[in-house]
Amino acid sequence: MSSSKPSATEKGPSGRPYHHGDLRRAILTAALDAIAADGPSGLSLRDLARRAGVSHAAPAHHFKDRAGLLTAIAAEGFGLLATTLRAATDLEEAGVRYVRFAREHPAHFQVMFAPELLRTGDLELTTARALASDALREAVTAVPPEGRGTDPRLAGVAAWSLAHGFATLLLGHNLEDPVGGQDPEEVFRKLARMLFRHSG
Amino acid sequence: MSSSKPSATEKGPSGRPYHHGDLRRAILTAALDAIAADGPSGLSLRDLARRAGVSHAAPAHHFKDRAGLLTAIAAEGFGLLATTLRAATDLEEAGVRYVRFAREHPAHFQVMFAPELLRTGDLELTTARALASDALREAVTAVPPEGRGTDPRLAGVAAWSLAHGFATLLLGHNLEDPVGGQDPEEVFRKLARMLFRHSG
DNA sequence: CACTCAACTTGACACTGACAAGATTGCCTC
DNA sequence: GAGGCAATCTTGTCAGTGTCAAGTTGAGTG
Repeated sequence: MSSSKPSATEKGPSGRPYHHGDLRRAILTAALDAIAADGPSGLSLRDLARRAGVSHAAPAHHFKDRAGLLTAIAAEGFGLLATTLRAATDLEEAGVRYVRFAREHPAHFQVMFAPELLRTGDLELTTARALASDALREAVTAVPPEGRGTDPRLAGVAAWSLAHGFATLLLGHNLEDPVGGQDPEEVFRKLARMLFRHSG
Repeated sequence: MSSSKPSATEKGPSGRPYHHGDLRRAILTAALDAIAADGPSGLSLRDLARRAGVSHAAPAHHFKDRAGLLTAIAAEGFGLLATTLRAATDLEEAGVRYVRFAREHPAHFQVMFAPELLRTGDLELTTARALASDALREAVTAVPPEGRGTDPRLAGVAAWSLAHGFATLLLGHNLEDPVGGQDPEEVFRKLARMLFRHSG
């Protein structure tokens, strides 16, 4: 496992190569695993270091802080969300993709909306968030406002609130009974159609 | 200085080094303050003890754990939410009250929906949650389904998702621009009317 | 080869949650 | 009123954590 890059990283006595090779990514994925399991609060940098097989202070070099690590995760999440949303054709599809993103990347999603854990002023984070925000706004304008004179900003807030609330409640296991055995995406589609009735 | 509140080191009869009087409530309110300021993750039992003027292990007697404290907060929150929702006349009003609750009790709200921080099997918590859930269900049935044959369970999920998402985004300061200077409750009323159009 | 610099380690400090055992006090009973 | 009991709170301690400072390694560059 550690011999994937034999020539560069192999070390003799201690068995631990000094240069991990891709420690940043290793710690990120380990963190995503841990967060998906126990939430962002239970995260331990030292535990991540142990999982990656490095010393306890190694993560600090790539992400300065605990907040730095979480900020990097949030930024990555907003980036992923932006590309996902940009591929949506209409607003309903954007909402479905929003919910799907939350289910497929629960760790990212949780961290993205936990402001007190993040370095909110971080440049990488704010730009990624702006990208996602733009993608959402674009999806809102793509919905045909035929026959319904709703303020597009209001429509955006409505769509975002519905998708965000549904996704959040889903991740928190608060929607067990009502959803039953149905596919969550299909359930959300029905909710979205309740919001934006195509004038029927 | 020791007339009404003698120093903590004082062990005179008028002081209260022991038997704080209402330590449980004091720690709860201190915790709510701290959570509203820094989120549940930054909570420190020792800091709460310091604020209450007791020793570092005092909280453990009332709430066994950190999880125990947060569970008590969540249970209290669900209780408050239940009484608030029960006073709603229709579903829109229930949603407005839901959002208002989140804004007036942000600490409660955050903790209520942070399952990984709670003792999910706790009896007090589950009963309080059931109360709130019943109140919501009742509000859903109170909406006149005239002309709209939507499944009531689906309508409940829709209303809950919209209110929960709006409240969550609001608390996370993600709705600054769109809402502008408008009253959040009024904005939500518009969203709710988008969902449950009263056929004009 | 010497230099440089990023990646990583070692060591230390203050802080935290949790547990155990002791101290104090209100209250209940006689 | 005296004695005892149980709840309440304290003190002491331990392992674990985040973060900083300083040292070590190794790979690339001139």
